[in-house]
Amino acid sequence: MINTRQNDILKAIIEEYIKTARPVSSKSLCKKFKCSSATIRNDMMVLENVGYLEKTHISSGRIPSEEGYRYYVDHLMEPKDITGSDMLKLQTIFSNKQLDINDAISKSLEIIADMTNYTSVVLGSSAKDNTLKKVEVVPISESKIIAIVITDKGHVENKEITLSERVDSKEVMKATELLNKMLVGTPLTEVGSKLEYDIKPIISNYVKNYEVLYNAFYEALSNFTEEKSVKFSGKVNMLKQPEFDKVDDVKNIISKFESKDIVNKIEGTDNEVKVYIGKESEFDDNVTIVKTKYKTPSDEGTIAVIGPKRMEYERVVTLLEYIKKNIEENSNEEK
Amino acid sequence: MINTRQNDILKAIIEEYIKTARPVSSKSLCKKFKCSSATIRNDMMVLENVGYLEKTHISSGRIPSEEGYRYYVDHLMEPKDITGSDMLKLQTIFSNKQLDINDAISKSLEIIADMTNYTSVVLGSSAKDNTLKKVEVVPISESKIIAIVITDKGHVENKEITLSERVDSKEVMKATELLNKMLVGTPLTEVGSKLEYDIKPIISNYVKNYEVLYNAFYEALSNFTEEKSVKFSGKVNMLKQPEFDKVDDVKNIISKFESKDIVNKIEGTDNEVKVYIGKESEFDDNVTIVKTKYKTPSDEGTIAVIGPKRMEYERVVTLLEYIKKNIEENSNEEK
DNA sequence: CTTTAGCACTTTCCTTTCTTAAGTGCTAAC
DNA sequence: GTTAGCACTTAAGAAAGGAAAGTGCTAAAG
Repeated sequence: MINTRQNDILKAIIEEYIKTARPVSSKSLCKKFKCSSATIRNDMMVLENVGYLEKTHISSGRIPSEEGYRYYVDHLMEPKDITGSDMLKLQTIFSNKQLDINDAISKSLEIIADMTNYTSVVLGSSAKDNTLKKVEVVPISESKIIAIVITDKGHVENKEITLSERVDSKEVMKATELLNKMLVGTPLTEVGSKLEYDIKPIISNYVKNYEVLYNAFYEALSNFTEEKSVKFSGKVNMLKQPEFDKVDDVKNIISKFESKDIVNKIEGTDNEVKVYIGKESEFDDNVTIVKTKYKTPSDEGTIAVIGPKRMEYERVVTLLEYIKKNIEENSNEEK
Repeated sequence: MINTRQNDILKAIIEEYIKTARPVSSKSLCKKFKCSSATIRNDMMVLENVGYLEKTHISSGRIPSEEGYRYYVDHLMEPKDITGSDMLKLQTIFSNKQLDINDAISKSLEIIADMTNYTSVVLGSSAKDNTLKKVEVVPISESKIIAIVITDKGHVENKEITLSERVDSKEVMKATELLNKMLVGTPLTEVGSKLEYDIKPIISNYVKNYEVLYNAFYEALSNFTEEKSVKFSGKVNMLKQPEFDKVDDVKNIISKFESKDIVNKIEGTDNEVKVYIGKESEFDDNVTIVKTKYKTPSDEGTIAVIGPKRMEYERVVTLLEYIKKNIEENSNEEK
């Protein structure tokens, strides 16, 4: 359907547009293809008819359509090895054994945001399917204690509990012991009901002033957040892209960045680096999201780069693949 | 210098402008002051000459100048009691004994952001002047342990430590015990040097494979962040204000919200609610920041509202005073 | 059958010109 | 001190014109 030169022209147009953000004219491709602008125009017409190119107005140069980008990503681009300068900035991170893996992930995506001028995101996993490893209680003052929950995968959460009445610290200890005895190994999702049905009937036997304590713990433990951690870097980078020159678009994208359900929109479903262009992103028609899940023995999450559709696809894909590989290799070593 | 009617006119203009965001004309004030537009104009002229009013162009209505707002805040506005509907939304928070004080603070500033359509901020205190209360270590896997530090004021931080070599869990216990023995009560700022000069020489006597462990702990403990927690609500609200209708202003304010040193710019220095208008804010010429420090027995921090200079001053000041009072009363009860 | 030169045509973008509406400053009279 | 009246200014929007960029189409050349 599309001949070789047309493929080459499409590739050239997309790459030029990615560089300049301006419609590409037939004339500007003459030298490269050693033919006249009319010839290029004929091919452009074909490419427009199959839906890979668009015009901004009837007599403008061409810009890639969403399908054009899709075709480019699937068939035309050639992700190369990571470039020397990109490598240089990233390699120290994973070779630095001082950094724990989570810090390394965050740090590397910060750097990617800086290098590319796009926005990057790290979504940690939720502790939802973790089980409780330990409950620790530290008294801070006479009426205030800190409850700390540690899960088997190393998630830690803490919550201040204010006791409405004074409670003997020995009672607190006893209650904590009981909680540990009965809750260790319990999936976090079941802690709430276990407190209610298993612990509540028993705690009264052990602890004098149990009601106060029970309520406090109930509040604290059953509330342990299932929220995933979300870490953006370079939110503002997006706004520097020339496509964001209208106030409404800027407000719109910022609103989306701040919205509560961003996690669901960004979270990766796939174990390799995938590209979601415009509508495909289900986030915003004006952006492309490149993302992948990563897995370590103790954790999993998503790393993603959000940029304009006019994104340096080859580079971003290469970078994310590199990071993913490093995350997984480095965490395996540790195991 | 300024007579009574002029004061009244200034107040009326500012309040009208706060409502509508449009320059106020002399004619629009005729009914209210029962005189002709020419009379109002004469007074407007006076108010402009003393610097409280401005024109957007030579034949436009008047808008308040920064000095005008200042004068309004200092002399003209009359913060009333909190209104019924505002009260309604806030009062449940502090009467809810389940919520710990920090959650109550966050929650109430979220609500304020919603109610007012401005942006609110809670700056927690740093743990800088805390002392170490307890170090807890939980082994997660053979090579991974979680170190948890609890301070006397109830700050909790945790850090994953990956041991580069296998270390016997008994050794870890011993090391932890030693750390607790020697570090409890130490100001966090001194933990690093104490580790280096006091602990390092001793730990080798107690623990066989001390080097690995020592390095791990050193990394973990001396890195405990001094960062203050920053919690924004309604970042996007700001953008809804009609003054942010130009793309550069929007980008600018968003960049400032995202910038690293925001803490220093927002942090309160004063123990009462203060208003910083435009340049006074030292944050951005287009905004007003209303803020105050709050203190609880265990903590202190800043609560602030950021909005356009054309802000509902009376309401915001009243709201912040109300919140501050509640924070301090509720936390004292607990003591 | 493919490529190209040539040209008419269209749109954007920038200026210029008008017009209208809003609101002021000033003057002179009350 | 207040007011009516009027000239004057500006913003904002519409209309008109011209230059620049780039296309589509046609017909000729390879």
